[in-house]
Amino acid sequence: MTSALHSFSELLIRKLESIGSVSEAERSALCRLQPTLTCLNAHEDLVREGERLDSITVLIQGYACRYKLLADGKRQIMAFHIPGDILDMRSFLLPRMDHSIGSITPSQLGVIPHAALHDVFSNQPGLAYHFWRSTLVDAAIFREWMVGIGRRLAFSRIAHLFCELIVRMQSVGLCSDYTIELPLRQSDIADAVGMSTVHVNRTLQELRKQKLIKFTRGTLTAMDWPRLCVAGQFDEIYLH
Amino acid sequence: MTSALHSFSELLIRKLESIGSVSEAERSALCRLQPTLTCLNAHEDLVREGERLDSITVLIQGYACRYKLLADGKRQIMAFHIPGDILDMRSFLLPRMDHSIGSITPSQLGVIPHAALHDVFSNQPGLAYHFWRSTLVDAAIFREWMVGIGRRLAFSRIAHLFCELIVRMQSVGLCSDYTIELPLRQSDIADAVGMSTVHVNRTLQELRKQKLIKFTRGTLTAMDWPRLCVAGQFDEIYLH
DNA sequence: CGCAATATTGACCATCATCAATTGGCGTGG
DNA sequence: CCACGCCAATTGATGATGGTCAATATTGCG
Repeated sequence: MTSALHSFSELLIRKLESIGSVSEAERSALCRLQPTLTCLNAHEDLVREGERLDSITVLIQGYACRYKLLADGKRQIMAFHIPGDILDMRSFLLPRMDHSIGSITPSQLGVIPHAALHDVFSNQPGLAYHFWRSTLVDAAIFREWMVGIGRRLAFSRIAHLFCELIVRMQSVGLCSDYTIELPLRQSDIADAVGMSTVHVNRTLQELRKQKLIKFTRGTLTAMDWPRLCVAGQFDEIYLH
Repeated sequence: MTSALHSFSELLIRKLESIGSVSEAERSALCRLQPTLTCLNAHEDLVREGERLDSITVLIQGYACRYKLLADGKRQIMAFHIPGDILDMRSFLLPRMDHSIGSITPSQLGVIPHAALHDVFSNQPGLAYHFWRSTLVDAAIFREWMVGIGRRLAFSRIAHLFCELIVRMQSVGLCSDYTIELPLRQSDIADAVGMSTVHVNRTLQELRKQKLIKFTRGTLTAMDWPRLCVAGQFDEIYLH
């Protein structure tokens, strides 16, 4: 419990610091936040479209995703989230969720009531800017996904997704040797890149055949990072 | 000039009010902002990917769009902007643009230096929340586009785009009788929905044949709004 | 009137979706 | 330890959606 609490503020600070410099006062204000810890099983929803929330959530451990369901049952995943990510900052300022958030793996979450956040922000107005900034980085990721879905071929799309996840996991220390835990089903990937599961399968085979990746049993390795980046037309500037 | 200045704060207030209630003090703080007015011809860039800015821009008149260019020359438009939209709030908190913004029609812009904005926010911290909120609505629009590009057929995608534009134009009083000025080329639409120009052309013909829209000479009319919404699977909740 | 940009059309083809069946991995209960 | 069942991955076959290329028509505009 204590170690989880420790990693909560540590993760959050690391996250905010990766996109702007956090002052000592801000840092200690963050440390005084007392999150409620929660767990989620794999494939459980944290929030559903249409709901109202009175707290924000930081992902401490595990993978989560944002998605929308269409009337015909199709799903579009719009983002994957990794430890340190703030999951529903939107709810702090807009009452009603316009999409759902669910876990992918068993996850641990830290929950902070809006009210507590308001307090921190009024004492440390600079902190609000940091959180705002993180929502802008999220938006940049959405835009980059749009480019991928709209204008890249299957091969490139999946390569790009893998590049993004590796870089983001690096930034929170969860990647070594271009290897990350990535327990996604092929259907999850399909819903993220806007393709069918079958075609994801074939494209993965092609990526493997070209010795760009290893991807089995929930572990992804970029075997040739430079060539993977080229294949995915990946340029990490957008990540901050 | 005066009338433009008038409409500047009026537009901005209307914009912010459409997503949250603006107090009297905030309103008058906004009115004291002195924007520099600028004009842009059609198809000119306001900012390019990689640039740094020291001011934000509000679109007063005309259409603009955000886009990225790929190495192979393909373009993905990620958003259209209409009068009242804040074009590059991102630059206020993140130094470097990760995409470009260009005009579509001849446009009029109001420019506010970051410094001035900082001042206003420190006097009226609530205003920062309003601007933040507007960036969150932008992100919601990105997400909805992703769903369209990833999971909807051509017909539905274009219908959805038209629905969105009509509703947004309504909210700033630029739509009557489901008719808006929309001087987009078919290739602009193609770059926005992730299709080829040829296929946009054929899909538009289909939309016309089904009596859902009229779209000629830069004017779009939804001839059967309910059916157009159904065709586009359009649910305007995400817009706020 | 004539040029340039945009829209339209036709023919052909690539990418990717769909459907259906099979295989493989893995945990559970007997 | 094996059989069963479930879920995910894989494969094959077929076809639809939408891309590409190239020619022609139309429109806007100086």
